[in-house]
Amino acid sequence: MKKMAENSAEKTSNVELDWAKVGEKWRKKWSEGRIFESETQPHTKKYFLTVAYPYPNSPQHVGHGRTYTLADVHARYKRMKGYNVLFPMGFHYTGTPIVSMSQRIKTNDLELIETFEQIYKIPDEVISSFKEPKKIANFFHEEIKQGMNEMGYSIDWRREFTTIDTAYSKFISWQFRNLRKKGLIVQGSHPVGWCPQDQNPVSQHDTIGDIEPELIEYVLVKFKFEEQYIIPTATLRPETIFGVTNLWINPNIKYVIALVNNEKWIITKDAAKKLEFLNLNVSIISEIHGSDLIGKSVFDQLRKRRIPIFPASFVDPNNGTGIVMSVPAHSPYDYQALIDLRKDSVTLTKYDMTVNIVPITVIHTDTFPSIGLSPAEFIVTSYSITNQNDPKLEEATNKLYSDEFHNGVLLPEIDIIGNLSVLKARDTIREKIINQGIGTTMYELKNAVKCRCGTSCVVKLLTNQWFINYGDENWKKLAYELIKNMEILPEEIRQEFANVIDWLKERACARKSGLGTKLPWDNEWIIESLADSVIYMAYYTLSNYIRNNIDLQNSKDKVSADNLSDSFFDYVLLGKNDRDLVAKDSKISVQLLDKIRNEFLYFYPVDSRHSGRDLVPNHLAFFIFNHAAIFTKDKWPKQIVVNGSVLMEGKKMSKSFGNIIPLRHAIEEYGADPIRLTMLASAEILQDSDFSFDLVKGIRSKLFEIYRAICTHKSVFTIIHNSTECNELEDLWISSRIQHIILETTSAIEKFRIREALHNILYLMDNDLQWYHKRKLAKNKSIRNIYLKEFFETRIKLLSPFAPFFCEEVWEIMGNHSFISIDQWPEADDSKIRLKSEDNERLIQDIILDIQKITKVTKIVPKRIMIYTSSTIKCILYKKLLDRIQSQSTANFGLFMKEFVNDSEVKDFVKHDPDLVKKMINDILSESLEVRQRRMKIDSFNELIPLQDAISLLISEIGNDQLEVSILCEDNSNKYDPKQKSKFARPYKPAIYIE
RNA sequence: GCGGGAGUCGCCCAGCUUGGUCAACGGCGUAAGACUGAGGCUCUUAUCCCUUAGGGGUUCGUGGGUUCAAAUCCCACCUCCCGCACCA
Repeated sequence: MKKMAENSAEKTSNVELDWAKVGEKWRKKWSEGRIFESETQPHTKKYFLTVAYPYPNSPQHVGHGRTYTLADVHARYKRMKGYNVLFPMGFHYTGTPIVSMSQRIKTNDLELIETFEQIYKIPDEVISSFKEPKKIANFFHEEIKQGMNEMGYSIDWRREFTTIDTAYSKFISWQFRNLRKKGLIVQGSHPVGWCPQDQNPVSQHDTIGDIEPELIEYVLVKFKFEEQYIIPTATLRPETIFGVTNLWINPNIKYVIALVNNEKWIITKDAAKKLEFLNLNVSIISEIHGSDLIGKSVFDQLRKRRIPIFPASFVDPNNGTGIVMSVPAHSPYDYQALIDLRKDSVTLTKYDMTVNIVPITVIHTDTFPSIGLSPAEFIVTSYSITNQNDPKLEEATNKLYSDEFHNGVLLPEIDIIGNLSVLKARDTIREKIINQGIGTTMYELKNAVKCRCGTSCVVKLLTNQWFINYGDENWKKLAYELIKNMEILPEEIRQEFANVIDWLKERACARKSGLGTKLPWDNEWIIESLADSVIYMAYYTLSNYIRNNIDLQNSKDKVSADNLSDSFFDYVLLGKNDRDLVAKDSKISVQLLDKIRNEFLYFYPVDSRHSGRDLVPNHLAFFIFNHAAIFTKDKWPKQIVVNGSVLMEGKKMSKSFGNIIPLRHAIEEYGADPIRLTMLASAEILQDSDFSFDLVKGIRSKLFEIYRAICTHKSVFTIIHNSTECNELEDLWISSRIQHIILETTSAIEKFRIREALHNILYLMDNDLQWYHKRKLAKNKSIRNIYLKEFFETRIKLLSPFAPFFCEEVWEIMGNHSFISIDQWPEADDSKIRLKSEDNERLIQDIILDIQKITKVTKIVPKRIMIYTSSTIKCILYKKLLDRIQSQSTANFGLFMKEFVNDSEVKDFVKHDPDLVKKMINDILSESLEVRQRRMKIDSFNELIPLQDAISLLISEIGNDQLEVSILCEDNSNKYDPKQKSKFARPYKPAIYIE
């Protein structure tokens, strides 16, 4: 009678779930309970995991959430596994973008202001405060922190810091002095894209239209002009130098004569300026008009001969030196220009010239004829080009250049570089002419790039640039050793790490602007953001003991930032120096110093570092290198977990698509848990996951469904286990299933197969519950029992790292008064795993499916169903087959037959019905390895038992009250079997007769 | 150019390491039905083709090969994506 009443309650129950309220409620409780704060607990095993801290120049959007959520799930899982988990967070203020953003606010940049107003919904008065860089950082810092809390991240906030805190700067100074002592910091020069106005390097973020400045290196070939002058021409193809026939000069522009490193160069004014930025000593002496040079000749120093100067309007004063060397055999432009000039009698008369040029072929390629026409002539002809303004010239040039680059070989008769491939010849001749002083190099921007301030960018050769020398061979060896002993998840990405370590060379580590720590030995430089973020995980272990400028109260038991010195860090992080001296130096007690040192020793090394895939070639690689250099091997990180990025509704997130959704907006609208699950469930870890709000809604309603089920079955959770519980087939089965789910889900999480884990919890568990429900219902029994309780408790615990708010709430509804967040992770109970149970229920499911198939095809409305289980001999044969397949890992039918015709036990049967043997082999093969092993272990499986047990279910599933079901063994000689169906019975596949 | 990936049944995405569990998980979408005052949510069923006895046929970028057996292993080809530095 109890059952009836409860069943009706299910329908009418009207449950509600307010995601926002639930979020707020548990955030408060967690914070009051201080359950995510962790300290040294010598007798508990620790787990220290970190994620790359955020750069606070914008709010977090949905795409940022994936890595942090994954790390949080990891932290929560380990916590439930009994570890003392440390999951801290900091904020990376270092770098230039925030500074340049504030510049843009100062200059009233509308694009940026609109982004702030419309996408991020920031009030105007706040935006105007952004003229000060730190205000920007502070604002987004708080914004991001709020978002992290709203997402439910289980962070120990007491250890929070920013990278421009005094104490942090002291730590970074220590790091750098340390690296320098080890000889890993070097100085050198380096070309960069540069804004002459801002006096700063420019990168993609700093340019109008976000264009990445691309650098190219020209070779300048110096031609002598009238003894005292040099005319340098810029080329990307110095290997064609032996094919030069003339120079091109633009007659319509002015050139200058400039003293360049004590030589008198004739170049354009633009070129003179560019050379200055490349640190050449340039002073302009006078001007000279292009037309004044036409018709004269220069001396080719390499080949010791004179070549003429011809006019060409295509010569761009902005490009190179504004003077071009002409190689008509290999440049379609040069060739066509010569043709055109030859026809232009006006010009020829004007300068009193004749064009008497024969193109000189220097490179051979199979694509072009080796005799007769030069390659350029050939291609110009085959493209039917008629003049130098023909757009097809560009195409022809690309084709020729590309062919010659890949397949070209210098002709044997060419001096110095004969018979060399184009690539080799290029390097060889470059070296040669530079060494002889008849050539040099010049960097230039490949594309016209403008800084956000509006100024055209140039290439600047930075001198005295500081580098971290990741090219150091011994250091590389240590880095290899580190990753060799580190777990990398997923394993597929390991190769990529090895490659990166291999490629890395010197890397600039300081800039002249931006926020950050000054280079300790050279105050003009500020340590760059990818250099001050590589060992800070160690800093978390002591940051809560440092009294910072932001935290003046609560200063007991803390060390003042001002008193931090290298000796302090040497002692705490490396165990060097005398304890008493260091304590005295740092003006703290020995006890406090010990405490700090012990906390470092307790928590370090990092057990797991989480990051997005994009950080593999930079941050994560540097993280590895720097740990290898600074820390002893026992403090090297143990694991890296890398995840893919997030697409929004199938598209890359970008401002131009307008699909950047701030995380906090999404939480407000859908609740944190559905968003967390969506990020994690839509793809396995290394794939890009496709975030969509349809999916969020789907998952949210899935959670709600669970919630509703738990609310309606609330009374179940007060059941106390007692011996009167029923132990029917389906009870043993569901209990066994629960253990399996625990095992499988736990192992999936350990391997970071998060999608799979969620799949189990959210969907597969539902199937089990449904089946259990069906079975009980058919027997007219209630599912409200101890098994249902166990089922839901397990499910909620498994789900709790993923959907923490939801699970806390449900946990409470279940009548618990503790936090599920710090409860125990479910352990599978081996004694509850029952192999036969799984086969029982499988058999019942299969028989229903088979009957349904038959009725569907035959369109019979069954009145009577006969089910025949296999004869004993078939079961014996099945065992034998299973045994052979498992032990020999072959399924060759012929082989088995040969063996069985000599086996007295089964030979008669096998000879009589070989076809059935074949079918049985296929039956076995179509089972999973797991099932096969299970069946090997079961010694006698009586199919009659589960089938009898399920008669009520068969009747309700087939849906006919008048139905009569009989179950008989094939061996039974008195059975009713009018169509002789029983002989088709196979083990785990009974024969069926329907009428 | 160098390096790293990816192509699966409308879409997204599992499976490939260790060949048979695979007509191939799951979600979304679509269709029908149940529930509802009507919707939404939820539930059931279907979703490559054929089939009056639980079956058969053709599929996993393309073309070959190995094998009793290939989405999975080998070879070739086609297409697409990402990173290459002073930038977080």
